[in-house]
Amino acid sequence: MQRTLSAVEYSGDEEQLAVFAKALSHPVRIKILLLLATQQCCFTGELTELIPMAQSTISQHLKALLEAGLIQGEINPPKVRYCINRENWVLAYTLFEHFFYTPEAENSCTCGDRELQ
Amino acid sequence: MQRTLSAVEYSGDEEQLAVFAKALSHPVRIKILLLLATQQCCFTGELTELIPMAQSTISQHLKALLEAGLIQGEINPPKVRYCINRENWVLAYTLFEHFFYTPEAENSCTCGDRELQ
DNA sequence: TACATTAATCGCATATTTGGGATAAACGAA
DNA sequence: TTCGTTTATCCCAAATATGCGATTAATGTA
Repeated sequence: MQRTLSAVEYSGDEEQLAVFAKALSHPVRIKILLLLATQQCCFTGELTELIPMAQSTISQHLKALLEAGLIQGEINPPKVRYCINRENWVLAYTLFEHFFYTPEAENSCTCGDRELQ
Repeated sequence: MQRTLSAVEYSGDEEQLAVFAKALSHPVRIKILLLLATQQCCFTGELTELIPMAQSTISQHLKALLEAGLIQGEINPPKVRYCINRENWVLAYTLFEHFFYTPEAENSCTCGDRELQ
């Protein structure tokens, strides 16, 4: 889309954080990640049995998570085992942590006395 | 959309996390939040001067952040001062932290030896 | 070779997001 | 009252996201 002449500049962290956040922006992807993260180890398309969604839909969400780098997969025909990509998991953790930690957080703000909307 | 007969069930945390993540899923919203979080305190539509986007677009993104609960605003006609909603900020921080912290994280995974894609 | 299993991809419909111009709303100031 | 300032809304266009059925691809097995 981007019809502006002067495009907005983003830092690498800003863009990377947005990518991770977008991957987490759908509850079913949150659920999938939680399953993968807490299951003994890897996981497979048994997700289809745990989540009442079409196989193609689950596959699509897995692809989104794969592209965001939050999971990785091992082809083991005809099955595929997915698991958390620990390296990027830690990266995401770090980015979110730094993002939410703001030194000025303690500065009380006079804003919001009259709540908007 | 959701044409499935048996809808997927999500926990409150899963849904709330997805809502926060969606709010963070666009780099310009990340940038706005960082500006609000690090600026001495509140902020206003000077965002329009800092970010080369149409005023209506900035306003839209602010609305999205407002609806997600990450910011709050104080009407001070004809200006509006926005600032971080600290309460929900902490809630989001907590949710992301718990999400990324997985006890099983240490379990090495044989997955990904043969990288997929 | 023919078949079964598993998962990705395609095609389609619908919904949501994104961006911006134009306009409206709210208010103080002249 | 009429303007000017600031911000939200409305409207439109284009891009993405979401969901699913059908199909394809890859491989082991009978």
